[in-house]
Amino acid sequence: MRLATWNVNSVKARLPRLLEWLDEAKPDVVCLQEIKTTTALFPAVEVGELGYEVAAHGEGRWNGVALLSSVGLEDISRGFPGQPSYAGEPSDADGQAELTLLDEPELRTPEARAVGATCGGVRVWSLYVPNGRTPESAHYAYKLEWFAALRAAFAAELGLYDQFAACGDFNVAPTDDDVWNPKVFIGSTHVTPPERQALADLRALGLTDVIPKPMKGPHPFTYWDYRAGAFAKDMGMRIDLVYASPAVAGRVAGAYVDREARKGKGPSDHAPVVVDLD
DNA sequence: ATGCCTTATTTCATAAGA
Repeated sequence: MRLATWNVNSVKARLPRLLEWLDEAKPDVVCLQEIKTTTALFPAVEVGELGYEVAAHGEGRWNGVALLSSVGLEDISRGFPGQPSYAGEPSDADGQAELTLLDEPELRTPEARAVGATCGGVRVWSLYVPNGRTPESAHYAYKLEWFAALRAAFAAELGLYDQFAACGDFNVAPTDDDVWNPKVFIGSTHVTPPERQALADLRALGLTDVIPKPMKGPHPFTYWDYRAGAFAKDMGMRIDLVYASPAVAGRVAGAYVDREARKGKGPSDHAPVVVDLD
């Protein structure tokens, strides 16, 4: 079984490249992030013509995740129990849009950042972890809260499923080796100890970080900024991860970052991570 | 060995990404 995860940065803008990539890489299960469209407007017909069933979970302009599977798609979960949500406040006089966590969870607006399903005997999740923006912002606190709730939800899931894989854009680089220059990221999100601890807390559930092989260079980066020729200079980060249960980790026959998908005209800023399971 | 930001929407400006 070939399992893949890819932050496509708009499934509409990326559709030609997505279809081309599916046809070429032939994954059985695909986790997509940042589909940036609604559940109803996901291009299920086009993807379906390639043999995939679709579980989309979208909200519109931002976020949105999806699962594609050619090996079955059952028991779909949109979001997870205890998932924190956000409610926005209007922009202030400086034009700074400021969002605050509301005390009353029922008043918060949910975000489409997680979809799970059972595909070919494996419980698979496509995740888009909040960015956090800056360590001082409410978005960062939200990110950590989101991770904590995810951990609790996964603890419950792991009691039900031996074959389990959580894949997606985790928006955290697990180690300094996972960013092109650690000095540049001092004081930034994605590398802070609490964020890395949140990943460690997930691994403490028994999950293994399936580290892919880079197709080129020493680092299996999965994201390169669009600006300043970052991809050409390999100024990247490894933030798209596959966290596998022992039963799935034991089946890993290979894993790689498909950096070819980051080249050429109109790419996403992320590359797919592909994992082959025996 | 690759191309110097991109996306969707509140569209000719803004918010967000990481």
